[in-house]
Parts: sequence; C-alpha cells; structure tokens
Amino acid sequence: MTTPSQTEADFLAAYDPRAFDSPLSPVDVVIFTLHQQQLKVLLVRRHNFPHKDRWAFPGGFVDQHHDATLEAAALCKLTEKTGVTTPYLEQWGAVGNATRDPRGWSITVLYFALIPFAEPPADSDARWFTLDDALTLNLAFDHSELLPKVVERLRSKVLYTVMPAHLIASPFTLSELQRAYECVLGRELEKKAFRRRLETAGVLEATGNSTREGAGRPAAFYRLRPECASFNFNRQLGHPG
Amino acid sequence: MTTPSQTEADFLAAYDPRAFDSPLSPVDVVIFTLHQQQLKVLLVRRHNFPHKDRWAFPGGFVDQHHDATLEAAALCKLTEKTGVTTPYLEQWGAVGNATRDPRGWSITVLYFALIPFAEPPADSDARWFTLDDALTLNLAFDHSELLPKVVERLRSKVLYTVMPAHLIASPFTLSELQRAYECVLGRELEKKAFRRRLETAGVLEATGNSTREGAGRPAAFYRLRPECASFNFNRQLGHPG
DNA sequence: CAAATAGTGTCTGTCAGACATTATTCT
DNA sequence: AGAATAATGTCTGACAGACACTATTTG
Repeated sequence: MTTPSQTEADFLAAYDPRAFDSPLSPVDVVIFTLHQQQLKVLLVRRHNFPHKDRWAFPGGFVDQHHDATLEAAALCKLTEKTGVTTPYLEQWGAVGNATRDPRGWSITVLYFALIPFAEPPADSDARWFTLDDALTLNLAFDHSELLPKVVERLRSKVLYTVMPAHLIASPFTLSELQRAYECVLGRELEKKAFRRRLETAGVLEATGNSTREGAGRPAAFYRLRPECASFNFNRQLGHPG
Repeated sequence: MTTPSQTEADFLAAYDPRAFDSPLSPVDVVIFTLHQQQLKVLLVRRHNFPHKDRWAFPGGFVDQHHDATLEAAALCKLTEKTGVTTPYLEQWGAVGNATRDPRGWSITVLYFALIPFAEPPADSDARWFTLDDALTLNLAFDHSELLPKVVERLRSKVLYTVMPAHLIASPFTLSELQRAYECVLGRELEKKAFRRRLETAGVLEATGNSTREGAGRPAAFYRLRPECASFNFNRQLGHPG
C-alpha cells in the first residue's frame, strides 16, 4: 500500500474513500422545551425505511458538501424542525455499534438542545411529546434507550448550571425560572436559597420592566447574561429533603 | 427509492451501504498516566499516510467485523498499545468536520483513559510524553487542538471526582493520592481538607498493610472502592488562594 | 379588607480552607 | 535527639436548606 518513495500528495491523489466500508454516521438532536409546566421532547415521524412510521429524534446524515462541522449539521436539523436558530446546543456523545441500525454498523453523534416553547412549523412532521409520553413510545433505532440517558444528563446538569433558563422565553421572572428548574427536576426548590444562589452568582441581569399577569405583586424581569449561558456553580443543589 | 408497497425487509435486502459516501470514522484514545510526579500522555508515531511519521493519539478505524461497540473499539486500541485491559475509560465526545483529515470528511470519536504507569510493550511504537512536551509537538490531524480540550475536561473533573486514583497503582497512600491530584491540577491542596473529603465520602477502603519506604512514619494503604470509580462529590475543590 | 404572588431576614448545618499540633517511624 | 512523613484538632468562611416574615398588587 505505502511504497517507500510515495509522498503524502501521491497517497491522497490515489486515495479512494469508497474502498473501505465506513459505518453509517447520522447526527441526531434531542430537543427539549417547557410547555404548560411540562418538560417536552420534539419527535418526528419517519417517512422512510428503516423504521418507517415510527417516531424518532430529528436527525439524519451529514451533508458532506453543505455542512462544515458536526455541530453545524446538528443545528441545521434543529432549525429545520423548529425554526429556532440559536438554541442551547450541547453534544451528548457518540453511540456506535453493529446493531443499532438494521442497515449495519452505525455511529450516531447525539446532541441535545433546549429552546423556549414554539409550535413546530405548520408543514412540519414534528410534534411535541411530554417526556413521560415519549418514554413510553417505541421509538425508531435505539432512541428509546438513548432518551433516558440524555434526560439523565439534563437532570444532573440542572443541579449546577442555569440550563433551565434556555427552556423559557426571555425575559423571565425568578418565579418562572424556579418553576422551570422544578419541572426538570420533578421536585420543589426553596425560594430563598434559589434566589440567593442566582444573586450571588451574578448570572442574571434585570431588564427594566415589570409584569402584572393577574393577581399578586408584579415581579421583576431578568434575562441570562449571554456570557453566563454555560455558567457552572461550584456546588450542586442539594438532594431532596 | 421507497415504493408504496415496499416492506422493511425488501428495503434492507436492496440496501447498499456503499451507495453513499460516509465520512471516515476513526476512534482515538488519549491515554494519561502519572510518572515521576508528571502527567504524561501516550503517543504513537504514524507509519502510514496521511501525516506519516508525525505523533498521534492511538487510534484507528472501527473494525466492523470484530468490534461490537465503539467503546470496545477504543478499549482495543488502548490494550494494544499499553497491555492494560481495565482502564478508566470515558468518552470525551465526537469531533467532525471537512478539514480535520486530508482524505475528506471525518468524524472521530475521542476517548480518554487513565492508567497507572507502565512502560509500553517492547515492540510498541508508542511512547510516553510529558503533557508539556506533548502540547508543544505538532501532532497528526487536529490532535494538537484536541489535546488541550481533553486536558481541560480532565482538570475540571478532578475537582469533583476521584479520577486521579486511576492514574496510580493500587493500593496507595493518601499522600500519594493527594500528589496525584496535585500533579493534575498543577497546584497544592490542603492535606486535612483533602483527607476529610475522602473520609466523609467513604470512597476508599483500607487494605490491611502499611508501607515504610524510607524516612518518616509509615502510611496506611487504601484502594478505591470499585463501586465508587465514578463517584461525584457535590462540591468542587475550591479555586486557588 | 382578603387572596395571591414577590421578595427578604435570619438561623442552622455542611463542608472546604487554613494552619497548628500530635504521632510514628528512621538515622 | 532530630528529621521526615503521617495523621488529627479546630477555627473560619462560603453557601445551601428551612421557614417566618414583609411588600405590593388585584378584587
């Protein structure tokens, strides 16, 4: 294969990418939002084989000519299904084995995204499911196995980040943000401790206005400082009780 | 492509994996150890194009017939270069773009491993480099860009895990473990706080014996409880000062 | 006024940082 | 004894949990 006098340029000129079987390499995005006090996941119904007509994460193959990077490919899948262009987007990891896709060895790179609620575009094949419903569906490929793992990451990171701020519309009140944390964690938080933590971290900034929305004292509006989008606290929120 | 009456079985029977260009999909492993109070990285010299003769992380393509999973493929690369069969092995993530490999679109799945020091097998093309040296080399592919990112993950996880225990031979003394933390972090830790933290977490177990190694009072030996290999503390070690 | 929601005061417990002190070995 | 290393005692400060309290709005 490599002769003694061959140069790198010779090698590349002669290189045929189809000479070897490469695994399939899809990119999938688990998109979360919060709506009506419930954590929801966006799923699309598959129109093609394999697993035609089953629900799945938005995703697909990298377009080698149009996508410059993996992250760009993931963002593209997300924007296509939601219209959102600047989500919180994080790579969960890669999952690869011989059995997850009936077509053969497949390595998916899984991302997850957090966006404020919006109805999918009218022409879309995508639908929001509550997390509980999504967990009971028999999703395409190994997506039913992956979903709980992605949720686990989300729940564990919520204990030391401001991730729930990305699930709601900005600006928001502290009570709204606290409810977002509570929906993700599935338990209540102490109001005072919650506010003190955000206050001393300095991750939020007040926006001049107040709301009134019905009864009660109006709340101040805040937004996440953009440079704090991935802020990490030194301590985790404590365990319940 | 999909006709109305086609079944999943028909589809799979007709499916040709080579009909589409798949990106290249290597698996690479960044292997760390601790030797002579220094954090070291294992690199191999490339014998083939591209980037012949440059140093690189151990890695290569998945063997679709012999590797059942991505993790098995990573473990296989590691064992081949070090002889170690049960390292601490964690996926760092996937990196994919059109430019990282001159042969074309390539998605690497990057793992990192922590092992107690051992010389590479005699017939091996692998060599330990101090981290500082490795960071100055011009490595193959984008490995010089990736190395600092992997190190960043290591350093940040050391603040709330027992990862350095995997870098040293077991059993170990508390002083040895503390030195391992200090080598990774590049700063000194408070002895009492360090011990109290491990004590109250209950992640170590004493092994009956004591050592003497030269001067001073002999220290007790401990090993990491296997079920605590991925233990997470609720609080991070504080920032220096 | 009462109900509802926003926001604060303050006590307690946990645990990391700092550093002084004691313990056990060797030469 | 003195040097070297291991191990402990204990004070302080940061910050989370708990919960009672005050503040501001609408009806």
